[in-house]
Order: sequence, then C-alpha cells, then structure tokens
Amino acid sequence: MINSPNLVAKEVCDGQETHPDLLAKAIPNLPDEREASRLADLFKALSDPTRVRIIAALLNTELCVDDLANLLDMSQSAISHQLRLLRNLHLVQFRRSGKHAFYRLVDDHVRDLFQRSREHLDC
Amino acid sequence: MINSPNLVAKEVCDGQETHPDLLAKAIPNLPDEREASRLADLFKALSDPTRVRIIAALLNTELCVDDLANLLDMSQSAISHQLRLLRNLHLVQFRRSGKHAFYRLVDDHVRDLFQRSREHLDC
DNA sequence: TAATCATATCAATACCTGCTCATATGTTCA
DNA sequence: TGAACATATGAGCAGGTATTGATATGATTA
Repeated sequence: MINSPNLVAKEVCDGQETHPDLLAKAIPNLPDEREASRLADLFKALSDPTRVRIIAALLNTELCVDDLANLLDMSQSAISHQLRLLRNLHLVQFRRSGKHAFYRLVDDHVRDLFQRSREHLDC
Repeated sequence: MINSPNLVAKEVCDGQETHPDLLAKAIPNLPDEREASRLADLFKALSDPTRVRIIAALLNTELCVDDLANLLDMSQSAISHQLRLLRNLHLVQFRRSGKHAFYRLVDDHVRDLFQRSREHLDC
C-alpha cells in the first residue's frame, strides 16, 4: 500500500498518513521480497529443535547419519530427512566414504550465527 | 540411544559403535532439550518473510500497527497476529500512546543477530 | 554374485502456521 | 454518552512440516 493511490492521496491532500517521519526511518531498511524470503529460509533451517541439535553436533566435527541418529536418539529416516533439508538450504554438505556419508557444516558463517545466537539466549 | 543398553553393549563387547572419536567431539556441544527448544523458538520468530520484514522495519524506529500494515501491504489483522507472536517470543515490545500502539525491538541483540545474518546472505 | 550395511526416498499421518473474516476491546473526541 | 478510530482476538481454512514405516538405492564384503 505504500505506493497505492489511496496513500498518495492522503499525503497530498490532507497529511493524514499516520507517521511519515517514522516511516521514513523504516523504509531504507526494508528488504525486497527475495531478500526477505532468503533470510526467512535461513532462519527456518534453524527453527526446529532436531535441526538445532544436528547443527550443534556438527559444530566441531563431521558425523555420519547413523552417528547422528544414535546421538540424538532419533530414527535414521528422520535424521536423513532433516539432513536433506539442511543440505538444500546449503547449511551442511557431506562426503562419501565407503558406506558412510559424513556430514559437516558448509562454512564458518553457520557456526558463527549459531554460536552467537546461543550466547544471546543467556540475556 | 546414547545411553541405551544396546549402545553400551556395543562399546563394551565388540567396539562396533560407528565413530566414537567423532562422537566424543560432538557430545560437548549438544544442547539439552530446553536449550534446543529455546534456540529453535528464537529462529522460528525470524523464519517467516512477513516477520523478517517487520523486524527490518523496526531496526531504526518504532512504528504503530497501522504504519506496519500500510508499509508492508498487509492487513491490520495479519500484522497484529504476527506482532503478538513476536511479543510472546520477547523480540518486540510496545508502548501505548493514545489510540496507537508503538512497537519496537526489545534490545540490540535482535538487531545484531538480524543484521549479521543479513550480511551472511551475501556470501 | 549374494548378503549385508548405510543411506535415501516415498507415502501417509498428525500437527502446526499464516492468513482472512468477523467481532471484541479499548481509546479519543464531539 | 455515542461515534469513530486503532488494535486485539477467535474461529476456520489452506498449505506446510516432522515423523514414521516400508522400500529403494548404492557401496562393501564374503
């Protein structure tokens, strides 16, 4: 509605728009649709306790699917599904070694974001 | 399963447990159930494009519900529902002033986390 | 090659989420 | 007080998500 005829009319005709000074401060920070979705997707990756635990487990080491399933006391299927999701969002990657698939975090950004958020919880 | 009889038996009897060395690195980082949930909830708050845009809009200013609804081109009801959610998760708070309710971020942690994540997107 | 192990995927289900519409609450002002 | 405005809330629906159980794929080893 920011560019709707209705709002423009208000601005031009009678100054009734609620708080133009505040809106002016807000507008420069607004992400476009694409950025908002990408940010939401990033956070969505970490918005489930199981995935949080997976990321935590991978902070300092790689692990195979079965290790994760045992460690987190979840079914192999459940872990595999969540790993695929994390893979699709480019938070984890894996290497094959014989029968095993060893998963690890893709880079330090994920680690940073996760650790920092963890610290914020204490406040 | 980490403490299940089955796993203990493996450790004691035949060393078949998949990767004890890797698991040893993972275990110290594991959050308990409560921390995992709290972290997931924090990320869940930011896991929706509408809420991302709300947080972005509030980075440098407070805004009332109607400002937000106009700015983001969403219904008053939709914004109000999302604000309640963000309120419940303690990411935003508000002050009443006459008929208006001015919402703002609760503290700099939210701002920090958001901005930092935004930067990470570029990589 | 056959049996086995590790992982991935499919289908089904139960639960959760985000929005709308209608309505309620609460504030201001005539 | 009553009308108008700003916000909050509840019910309901459509779409999304997390898990399970069964099965498929793919690598290893006997």
